[in-house]
Amino acid sequence: MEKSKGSKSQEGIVYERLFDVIIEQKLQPGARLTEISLADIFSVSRTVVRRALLRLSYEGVVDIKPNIGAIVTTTEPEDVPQYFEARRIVEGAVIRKVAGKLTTFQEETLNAMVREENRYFMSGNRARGLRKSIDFHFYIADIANNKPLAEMGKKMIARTSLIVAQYNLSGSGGCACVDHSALVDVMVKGPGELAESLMHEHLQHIEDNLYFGKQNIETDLYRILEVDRS
Amino acid sequence: MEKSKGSKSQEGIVYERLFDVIIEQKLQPGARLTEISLADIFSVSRTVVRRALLRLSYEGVVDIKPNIGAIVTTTEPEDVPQYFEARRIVEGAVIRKVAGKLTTFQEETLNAMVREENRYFMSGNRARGLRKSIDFHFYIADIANNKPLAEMGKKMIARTSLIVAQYNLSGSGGCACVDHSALVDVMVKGPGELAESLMHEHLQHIEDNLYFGKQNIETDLYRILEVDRS
DNA sequence: GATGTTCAAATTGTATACAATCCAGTCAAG
DNA sequence: CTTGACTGGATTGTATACAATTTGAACATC
Repeated sequence: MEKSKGSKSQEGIVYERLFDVIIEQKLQPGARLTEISLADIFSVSRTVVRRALLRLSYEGVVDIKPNIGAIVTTTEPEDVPQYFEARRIVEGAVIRKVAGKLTTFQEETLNAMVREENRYFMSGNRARGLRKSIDFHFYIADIANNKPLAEMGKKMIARTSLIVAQYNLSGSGGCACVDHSALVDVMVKGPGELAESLMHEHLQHIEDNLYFGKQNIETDLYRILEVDRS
Repeated sequence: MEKSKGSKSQEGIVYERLFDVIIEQKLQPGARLTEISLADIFSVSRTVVRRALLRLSYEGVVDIKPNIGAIVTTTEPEDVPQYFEARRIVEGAVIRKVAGKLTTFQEETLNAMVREENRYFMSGNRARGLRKSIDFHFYIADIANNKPLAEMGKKMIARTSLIVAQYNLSGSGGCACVDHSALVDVMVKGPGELAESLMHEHLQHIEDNLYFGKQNIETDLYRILEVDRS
């Protein structure tokens, strides 16, 4: 989850690129990730790809089955509530901790993020909007000033985003911008308890909007990964 | 953290053995874990050892520095509060969730664990007592019926236990058995809020008993790992 | 004596060869 | 037509060789 760290290493490049692509829903849950293809695409050895996949599997966004291979994590409908509950607990604690204690810089940063997210969605760039929406939550986790808590938060944010990718067909990607705006407000003013309950509502809202129908998953691994990061 | 899974694989064996040894404080924080030595001891290739170490590093009990190697995780004194805070949040949520909902089987299991733990400490078997004390907390995490939450809980339990190993010289290993007994009581009777605050107190008590002095760390890797598991 | 430099040993990082396993398509039997 | 076994191709699992890096000690220099 520590994106900045190890960015230069080969493994880090593969990891980040895959993480982004998955988070931006360019690779749907269930998409197969074969080691050779990835080694080919990134021009590294299987060893490096393997480590990157392993790391992604610890983050929960990739599922590795022995002798079968790696796929983007899929979630059974009956397991969905667990992940949202866990996220509510962690992210609720996070926002309760930071509410009323924002620096002006942090406040402005958050507002800028909301605006940027909004702009992307308005202009139809769903992938980027999604990314910003997740970064918004990531940023909140970071300012809680508790490394393990932030790590857990990011992990659950990523995991539930993956669930949204699998079960939410509407374009919003789960997060309503107006919600984010309100979250910033209450984070600035406090109190923590109110911020927490608003976050709970926000996440509950996302969960309630999931649609558990069937949908086809398809992927052109080479095409998706070879294009530059716009 | 899923000990049952992958127990048969070579990697699983190395992982579990190392995890146990670290948790039972037979390997102090800071102890070096060189790949070749471990490959030698377990009669597997470096590849397998590497994966096991990688997994342990994701769990937070081992720290891998690039081009340097792996050591049992050490924690700076100023970072200690973070980990305990994170553990209180997660384990508090866990116990609040299970309080008042125990099956009689679970209740009896927990009571048996407390007795067993007590017996080990009384008979002077500190390592086993420690193990049971941690297993007690692990078990609570499991019955919360939320996989990601249990995983986070176990991770923080292991991590703080490592901190205790580093900074607590008293024999208790941090957990007082009487505390555990009281925890079972409140888990049986509820309500969740009371159970949570008791857990908070319990963990606060452990944290308050840490001693941040200096102490020498030493290890005989071969000796510690080659002896059978009593 | 303190400090800086060089070099060798040890250790980790990476790539690749080979073994083990799984999967899909073929074909034959019922 | 369905079912079952079999085989070839593809993919992952493991071991190992070699490259890159770090560390520590010996030595020279100030």
